Amino acid sequence: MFKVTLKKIASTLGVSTATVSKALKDYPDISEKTKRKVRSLAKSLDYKPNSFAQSLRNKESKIIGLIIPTIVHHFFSNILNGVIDAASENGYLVITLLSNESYEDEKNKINLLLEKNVDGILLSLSDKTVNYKHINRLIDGNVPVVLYDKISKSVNCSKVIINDKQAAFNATQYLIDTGCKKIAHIRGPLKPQTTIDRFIGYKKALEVNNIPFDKTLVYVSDSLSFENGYNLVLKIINDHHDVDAIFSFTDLIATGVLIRLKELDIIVPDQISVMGFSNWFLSKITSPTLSTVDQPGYEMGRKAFTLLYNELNIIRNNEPLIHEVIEIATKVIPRNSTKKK
Amino acid sequence: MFKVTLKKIASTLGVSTATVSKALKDYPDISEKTKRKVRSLAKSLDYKPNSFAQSLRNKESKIIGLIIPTIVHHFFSNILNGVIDAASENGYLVITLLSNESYEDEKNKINLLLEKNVDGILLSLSDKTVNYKHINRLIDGNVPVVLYDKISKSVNCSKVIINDKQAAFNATQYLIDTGCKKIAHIRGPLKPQTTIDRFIGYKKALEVNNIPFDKTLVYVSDSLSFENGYNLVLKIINDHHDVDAIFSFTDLIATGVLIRLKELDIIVPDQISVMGFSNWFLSKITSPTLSTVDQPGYEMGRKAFTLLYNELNIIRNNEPLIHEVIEIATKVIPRNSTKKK
DNA sequence: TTGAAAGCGCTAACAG
DNA sequence: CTGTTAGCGCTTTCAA
Repeated sequence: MFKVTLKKIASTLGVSTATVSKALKDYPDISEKTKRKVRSLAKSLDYKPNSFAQSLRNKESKIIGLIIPTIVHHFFSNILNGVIDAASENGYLVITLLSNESYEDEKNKINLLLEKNVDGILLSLSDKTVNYKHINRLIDGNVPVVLYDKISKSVNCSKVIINDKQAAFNATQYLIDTGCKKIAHIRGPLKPQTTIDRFIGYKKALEVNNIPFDKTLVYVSDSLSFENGYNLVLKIINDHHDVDAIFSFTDLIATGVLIRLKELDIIVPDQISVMGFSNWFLSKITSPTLSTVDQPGYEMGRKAFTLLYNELNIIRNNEPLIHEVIEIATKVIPRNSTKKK
Repeated sequence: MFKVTLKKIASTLGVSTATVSKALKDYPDISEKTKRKVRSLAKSLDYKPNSFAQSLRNKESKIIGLIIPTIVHHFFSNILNGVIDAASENGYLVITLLSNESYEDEKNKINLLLEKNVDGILLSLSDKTVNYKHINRLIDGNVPVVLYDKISKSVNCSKVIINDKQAAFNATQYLIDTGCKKIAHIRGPLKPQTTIDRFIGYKKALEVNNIPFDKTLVYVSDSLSFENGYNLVLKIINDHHDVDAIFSFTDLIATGVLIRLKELDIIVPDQISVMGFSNWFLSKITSPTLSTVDQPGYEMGRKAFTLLYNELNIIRNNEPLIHEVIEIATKVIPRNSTKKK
C-alpha cells in the first residue's frame, strides 16, 4: 500500500503542495473550485495527513500522558475512562502509564512521556512521592501538568480533587445521625493528602457534635488490602468493647471488616455500623451491602482533561496562565451496613 | 526554556550534526574521544531527541494502540496493565481507547489510532462487531494487528486467547467430580467466540461423563450484569427443581446468583454448587467465596504485546510474516461455593 | 488565487 | 574518522 501524501495529490492534480495543504484546511485564499477538486481526490484516496510531519511543524503531538498509581482499582479505571472520553472528544489521544505507587516509577514514567513529546500530563501522585522537583521541572519546562485526586498543596498547578474533608465529614455525620456514638476510624497511610483529609473530616464531625476525639479509636492501615480490614476488627473490638461504628477510608478495607464481623457473629448494623469510602463496584454486592461515599471518578477524569485542555489553549494563545482548582462534590450512599435515619 | 537540538550540540562543539547523531548512537566510525565529548555535553544539556523528527525519518512512532471493550472490568484492567508493562520494557508506549462494546466505536477508534500513525494495534473485538472489513483493511495496509481475548477465526492475524473450551470443560468436570449431576449453564451473548467456546466446553464435559445434554438447562444472559444473575436464579429453580449446580460464564453473574440463592435460603454448595469464570477480585470476598476459573489477564496482555512486537521486528527486517496463535492456560480455583473433591 | 521556498530536527548514504 | 547533502511530509511566509 502506498502512502498518500500531499505531494501525490498535488502532482496528480497539477497544483502545488501548498495549494493542496491550504485547500484541505479551508484557507480563504483558495478558490472554491480548487478546494472541491482537492477535497474530493483526498477523500477518494483516503488521504490521512502524516501526523509526524504535522507534529514536527506544529510542535504539538495532540497526545497527552496520564499517570495512574494503580489501574486495577475501580476508581482509577473510571478516571482513565473519563480522561479518554474527554480527550477524544477534543482531538487528543492519551498514553497511560502506571506509577505503581512508586516514586522512582513516577519519575521514570514522566520522562518517558516527555521523550514522546506529549502536550501535557495528568498525574496522580504516588503514595511514596516525597518531593516535587520532578513535577516543578515539568512546569518550569512549560509542560502543563494537572494533578488529580492525590495532589500536593506545594505544587503550583491546576488540580482536581474530591473534597475529601467534606466527604468524610458527611460520612461521619451520617453515622452520628443514625445514633452512633463511638466511631472508630480506619485511616490510610500518613502521607497522601486524601487520607489526611478524610481523617480531618472525621475528626471535625466528632467535634461539631460534641463527641470527644479519642485517638485510640484511629487505626492506620498502611496497605490498601482486604486482609487489613479483616485483621483490624479483632483489635478494634478488643480495644473498645463498646465501639458502635467503623468508618474506613476505603471500601475494600470496609469489606474485610464486614466479613470479619459476620464471622464473629456481630450484627451489622445493629451492633456495629460500617461505612466505606469510594463506592466501588463491590460495595453493592457485599452482605449486607455497604454504605459508602461516592467518589465520581469518571467525572474527575473528564474535569482533569478539561483543565489541561484549557491550559494548552491558553499557552498556545500566549495568554497569562491561571491555575484552577476544581473540587468535585461527593455524596453519602446509604445502604444496609448502617442504620436508617 | 530552549529546546536542545543536535544542531546546538554540534555548533557548540564545532562538529557536524551528523557526527553528533552518530556519536549518540554509538556508531563504530566515530572516535571514542568525540563520542565522549558529545555524550557528556548531551547529558549536561539534558538533550532529548525530538521524537517527531525521529518518527518522521524512521517511519515509526514507537507507540502502539490498544482497544479495550470496557475498562471498568478487572480482567481488562489487568490486560492493560500487562500490555503497558511489556511495552515500556521494549521502548513502546501505549495509547488506550475504548470500544464500549460498539462496532461503530471500534471502527472509529481504529481510525483515530491510524491517524496518529501507531506502529500496531492490539484489539479485542466488541460483542457487536459483525464483520471484519475494518480489520482486514488494517492488515492489508501493513499495520500489524494482534487480536486478544475476543477474537474471530475469520481474521488472519496473530492472536492470544484463553483456551475457553478447555477452561469451561475443566470447570464443568470439577462440578461433576464433586457430585453434581444436573448442571445449569448461564452463558453469554451468542456472538463472541469466548462465550461460544465456554458453552461448548460445558457441553463436552457432560458428554464425556455420559450426562445427557438438556438445552433447557442453558440460560442466556445478554448483558454482563450482576442483576442478570440475580434474576435468573428463580427461573432456573422453577424450571428445574432438582438442579444441583450453576455454572456461570462470568463471576459477576455468579455473584448475583450467590446472593439470590442466599435470599432464598438455598445452601451453597450443599444444595446447589456455583461456579464462576474469570477469577475477578470480587470472587474472593463473596460469601461463600466463589469457585471460579482463573483468567490470567496480565499475562495475556504481555503476550499480546510480545506477539505484536515480534511482528514489528519481522516487518522491519522484511522477513516473511507468520501469524502465531497463543493459548493461555487457565486453572480452576476451588473455593467455598462448590463441594470438596 | 497560486506557487516557490524555507525549515521543523533527525538520519544515513556517500564522499572526502 | 568526519562532514556534506538530501530528504522524511507538512505548514506558512512571501512573492508572483
